[in-house]
Amino acid sequence: MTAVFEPGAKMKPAEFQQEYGCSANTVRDVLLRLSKVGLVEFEMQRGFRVTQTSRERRRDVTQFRILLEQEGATQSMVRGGLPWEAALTATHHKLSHIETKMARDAQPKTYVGLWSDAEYEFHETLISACGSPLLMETYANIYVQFRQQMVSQARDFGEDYFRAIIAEHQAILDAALARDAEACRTAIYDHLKRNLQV
Amino acid sequence: MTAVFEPGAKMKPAEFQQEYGCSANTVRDVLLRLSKVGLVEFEMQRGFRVTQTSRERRRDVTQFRILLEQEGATQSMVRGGLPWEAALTATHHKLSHIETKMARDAQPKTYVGLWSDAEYEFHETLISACGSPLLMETYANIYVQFRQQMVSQARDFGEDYFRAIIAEHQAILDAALARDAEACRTAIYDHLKRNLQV
DNA sequence: AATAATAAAAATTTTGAAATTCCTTCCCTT
DNA sequence: AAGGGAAGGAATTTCAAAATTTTTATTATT
Repeated sequence: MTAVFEPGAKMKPAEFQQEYGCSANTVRDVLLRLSKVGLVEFEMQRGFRVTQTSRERRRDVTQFRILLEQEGATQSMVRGGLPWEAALTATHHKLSHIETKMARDAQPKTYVGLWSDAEYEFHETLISACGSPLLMETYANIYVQFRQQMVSQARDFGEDYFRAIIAEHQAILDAALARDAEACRTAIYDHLKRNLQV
Repeated sequence: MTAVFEPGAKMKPAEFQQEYGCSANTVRDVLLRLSKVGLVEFEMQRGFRVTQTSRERRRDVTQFRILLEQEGATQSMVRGGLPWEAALTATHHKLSHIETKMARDAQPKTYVGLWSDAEYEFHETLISACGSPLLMETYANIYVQFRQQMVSQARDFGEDYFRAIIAEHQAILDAALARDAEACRTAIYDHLKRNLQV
């Protein structure tokens, strides 16, 4: 997710045992678990590889994330009560605070880990009342893959970028609290569409 | 998927090494890979368990399968060409042949493995032109989980059941070939809705 | 020169046992 | 009797090495 390993890079357990201070078998164990999330791909008798990045895959991950988030948000708007609203406004507040800081700060890269966590928390909360553990688990995996695909994309994290992002998150929040399903679907799409052609 | 292990049952690698003629560690390796598909659940330091079945989970799996299949079919109708149509009619023909046989046969349980494969092939082909490897991979996992949830549900596999199933598959095929997205979504929903309340 | 076959090297998988962690039972204290 | 804590047993995880398979390099054949 933080691009310390190159997309497509071979992951040989034996090469990591010194770095991580454990046996090759333990590394293998961990890689099998990472392959569940989709950050790593496993092929029988051929070992592990960091999942490739490509235009097509970025598009696919984005499209799929839109599908899951739209569905999850729509269901949450139907089923979510006051606790959901409270959690959503809370996570949004936290997120927008960080984003505002980052828009003003000249060196926003320091906060990128913090921002990423807060961004996930907001989107996760948005779908948290959908009533489908399966959708939420899948969304969690896709979100991670989304970050993996996008982290290498050198984007201009300038003031304009964050201004846009802030407005988009606000639009999602407003639509969700207003229980306006169509507006929320549109807001989610508008938030992610920039990643469809990159 | 064939209910040889009870839902929720503890899977202790050491207990399988004799039965399968391999070491406990190899069993662990396999269980980790099964957990990716969702047939088995893994918890750190607590080992493996066959995924539980429940009313809620059956509903969740069904709902999620409907979402994926509707989306996949809709996209396939847009993008799929003659090869897709050909594959779809072929897999449907194969499936309906088996189902007709099973409707007439007094002992349909013998063919259940064959039928299950053909059923998957048909549904997989339906979404095969959607252009999203991610959706198709997720669908494959969900389909397996769906079967796992439903196999224990003693259903009346009588003539009426297969007559209904045959008509439902036909309806999906017709709508797909006619590129009628709304009709196809409805047909998919109608095909699976019986599993929403079971 | 291209293809196929062979041999060596490297990587993956499996093994059996040691180390660690978790769970149950029993005993003690309150 | 209830709760807490130690001891023992069972299960999980880790390890280092052996066995297997794949990949690469070399040689032979067409």
